[in-house]
Amino acid sequence: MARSMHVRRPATLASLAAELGVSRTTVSNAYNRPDQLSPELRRRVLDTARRLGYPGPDPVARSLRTRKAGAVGLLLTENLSYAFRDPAAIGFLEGLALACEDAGTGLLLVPANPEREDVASVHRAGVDGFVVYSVPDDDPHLAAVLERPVPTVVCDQPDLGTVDRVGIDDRGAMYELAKHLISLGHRRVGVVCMRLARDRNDGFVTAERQHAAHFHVQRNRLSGLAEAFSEAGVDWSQVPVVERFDHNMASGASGAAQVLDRDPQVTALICTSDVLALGALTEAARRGLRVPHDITVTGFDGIRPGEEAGLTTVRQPVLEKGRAAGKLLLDANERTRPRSVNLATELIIGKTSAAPRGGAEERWFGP
Amino acid sequence: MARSMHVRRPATLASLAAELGVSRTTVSNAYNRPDQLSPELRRRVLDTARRLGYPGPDPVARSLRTRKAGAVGLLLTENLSYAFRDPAAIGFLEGLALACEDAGTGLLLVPANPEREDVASVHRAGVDGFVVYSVPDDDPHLAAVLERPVPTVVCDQPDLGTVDRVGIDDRGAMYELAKHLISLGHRRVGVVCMRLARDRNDGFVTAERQHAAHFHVQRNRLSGLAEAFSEAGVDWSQVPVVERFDHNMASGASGAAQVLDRDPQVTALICTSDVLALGALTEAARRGLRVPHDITVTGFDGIRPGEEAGLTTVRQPVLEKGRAAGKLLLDANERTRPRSVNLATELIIGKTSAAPRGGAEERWFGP
DNA sequence: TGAAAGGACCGTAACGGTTCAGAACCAATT
DNA sequence: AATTGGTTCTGAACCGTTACGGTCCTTTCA
Repeated sequence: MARSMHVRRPATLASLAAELGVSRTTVSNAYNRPDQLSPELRRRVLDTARRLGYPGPDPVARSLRTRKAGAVGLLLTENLSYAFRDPAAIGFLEGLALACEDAGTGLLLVPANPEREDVASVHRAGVDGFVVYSVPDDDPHLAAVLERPVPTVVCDQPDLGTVDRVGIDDRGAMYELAKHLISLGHRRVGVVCMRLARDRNDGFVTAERQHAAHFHVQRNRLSGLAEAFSEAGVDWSQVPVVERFDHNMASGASGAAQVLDRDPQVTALICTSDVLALGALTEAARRGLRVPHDITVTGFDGIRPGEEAGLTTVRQPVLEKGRAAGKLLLDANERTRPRSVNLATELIIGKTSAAPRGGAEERWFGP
Repeated sequence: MARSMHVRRPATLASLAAELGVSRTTVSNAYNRPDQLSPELRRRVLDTARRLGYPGPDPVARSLRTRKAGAVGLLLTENLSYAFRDPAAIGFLEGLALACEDAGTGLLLVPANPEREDVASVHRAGVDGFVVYSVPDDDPHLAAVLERPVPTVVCDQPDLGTVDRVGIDDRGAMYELAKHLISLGHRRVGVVCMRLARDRNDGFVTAERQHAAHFHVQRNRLSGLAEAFSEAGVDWSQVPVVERFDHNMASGASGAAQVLDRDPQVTALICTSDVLALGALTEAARRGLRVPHDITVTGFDGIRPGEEAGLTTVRQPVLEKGRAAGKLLLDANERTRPRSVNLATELIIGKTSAAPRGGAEERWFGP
C-alpha cells in the first residue's frame, strides 16, 4: 500500500516537459526527430519518460495535428465477419493488406451493419482514405463515405466519375462465358444469382429487378448473359433467374433446386459466383444428375474449391484487385483525375460444362 | 471557371458556427444531441453544413476529446496479409470481427513487419485496446503494445498475468493426441513443427531450441508430445523434429521429406498444424507411402481441408477464440483481475492414423 | 576580430472538437 | 410578485500533440 493513494493523471508530453524543465517541443523532438537535440538530453527525456510511465506521444493527438491517421478504411456490404467467410472477399482483403503493409499503413475494417441505416461508424473512422468493396449503389454507408473529405477507391462498383475505381468487365466476361455455353448448344438455361438489392428476395427475379439491381457486379453479369442469349435467339424474359440473399453453398443448392423445379429441362445452370455453383453441384448430385452429362454448371470468380471441382468459370484476379485498390488509394495524387482500372479475366473451361444431352433439339420435348 | 479561384479551407465546426451566428456547442449538439436544440435550428445547422460542404465533426478531433477511438487493434506475428492466407487465422479473425460488429467497433489491422524492429505502427495506432494473436513472446511489437495504456488481450500466448488471455491447452491436447498414437503402437515417430522463434531455422531442432521456443503454442505442443512419448519409454532427444519457418503446405511436404530422409522407419509423422499435415500427406503420396497403412500422419487445428482429408487432428474452436478475445477486450472492466480463458479442444480420430505396420517390434529392424 | 554558420532549444499558435456549468428566456405554478 | 421548472443556447476550459518561426549560444573561418 505504499503506492500513491491518489489517482495520478497519466503523464503527457507537457507534464514530462515540465518535469524536465524543457519545452514540449523538445520532448516531441526526442521522439520524432532525434537529430534536433543532443543525445544526452534525448536520453534524459526518454529515461524520465520511462520513470513517469509516459507511453510516448498519444497517437490520436498526433493524428489531429499531423492530419494523418496512418490507416485506410475498408467498407463492405456485409457484416464485418463476412469478409472472412467469402473466399473472394478474403482474396481481395489479402491483396489490400499487401498494399497496406508495403506502405506501412493500418487497415481499418469499418463495421457497417446493412440492416441498420446507422452510418455513425463511417463518420467515426479515423482514416486517411476509404476502399469501398462491392456495396449496393444506394447504400447509405457509401454515401457517407463519399461525403468524407478523403480519397476513396471503389471496387466492384459503378464508375462514379468522382473517385478512383477498380474492377473487371463483369458484363463482358459473363458474355464470353455465355457464348461458350451457346456454342456448346445450350439454349434452355437457368440462372442463380447473388442478391440484387438490399431487400431480401429469395426467389425468381423479374426482368425489371434485373435491370434495376443495385449491385453493380450482379447487374452486369446478368446483363452479359441476357445479351449473349438474346443474340442467340433466346427470349431472356422466359429464362428462370433465381436470387439468393445469403451467399453460401446452401443458397446455391436451394437456388438450383428452385430453378430445376420450375423447369427440369434446363441444360445449364449458370451461377453468378463459384460459391453458388458449388452449391448447385451438390444439388445436382442430390438429384442424381451427372455433371456435365446431364447438366452443365458454371460459376464465376475462380476460387480454389471451384478449381478443385473442375468448375467452368471466369477467373478474376481478386488478390490483384485488392492490391490495385490499395495502391490507387495510397498514392492518391490530388492532381490526377479519377482513375479507372479494369483487370483482365480469364474464361476457364472446366469439366462441369459440356454439350447438352441430345443436342439442341431436346427443347422440343419440353413441357 | 466560375468556381472559387482561391483554395477554400475546408469548413470546420467553428466556421460553420460563425456562419450561422451560433456557438460551436450548438453545432456540436446538432450532430450529437439533437434533443439539446430546437428542431428548426438543427435543420438550419444541417442545411448550412451541406451548403458549406462541412462533412460533420472530424473523427480524430472527436477521438482526442472523448478519449475513445471506436476501434480495436489487432497485432499479428506476420505480415498483415498472412491473416488472410492461414485458415486458422481467418477463423480467428472472423470470430473477432463478430465481436466487433456486435459492439459497433472497428477493427484495425496493425502492420507489424516481423523483419523490422520498427514498432512505430503500434505507437501510431489510434485504438481503444489491442488483441495480440500468436506472436513470439520476445517480439518488440508485443512489448510496445504492453506499454500502451489500453486494455489488451493476448491469444495463443503465455499468460502474462497482467493482461487478459485466451487460448487452449495446447500441451494437454497434444499430449492426448500422442497418447492415441502410443496406444496404436507408435514408438518411432517424427515431428514437423512451425517456426519456434523469430529467426529462420529450416531444419532439425535441438532439444534446447524446443525448450526455448518463443512461440507459446509450438513450445507447448512439442512439450506435450515429449511428455507423452517419454512416459511411453521413448527417448525424446532421439526423435527427429523438423522446423519450418513458412507456414504452408509446401513446408509441410519438405519437412516431412526431411524427417523421412533422416529416418525412413518412422511410423508416424506428427505435425503441429493441419496445414503442415496436409503438406506431409502430399509428400507421403509422392513417395508412394499409403496413409495410414504405411505411415500415420496427424495435424492440429481442425481446419476444413483437413477435415475433408480425414485428418487425425485436434480440433480447436478458432472462431470462438477470436470471439472470446473480442468480448474480453470490449467489456474490459478496470476492476476485474486479468482473466484467463481456456477453450476446449477435441481429439479427432480420422483416417490418417492407424497402428503401425508390423506392430511395435518393427523398431528392431531399424538402421 | 568580426561575420557567418550551425546546433540546440523554445514560445506560440494551431489542430477540430466535446463538455459542463450556467445564462437568458418563457410559461406555469404558488 | 416571486418561485419553479424547462428549454435553448453560450463561454470557456480542455484533449495532447506538432508545425512554424524564431532565439541564443558556440564554432568556424577569413
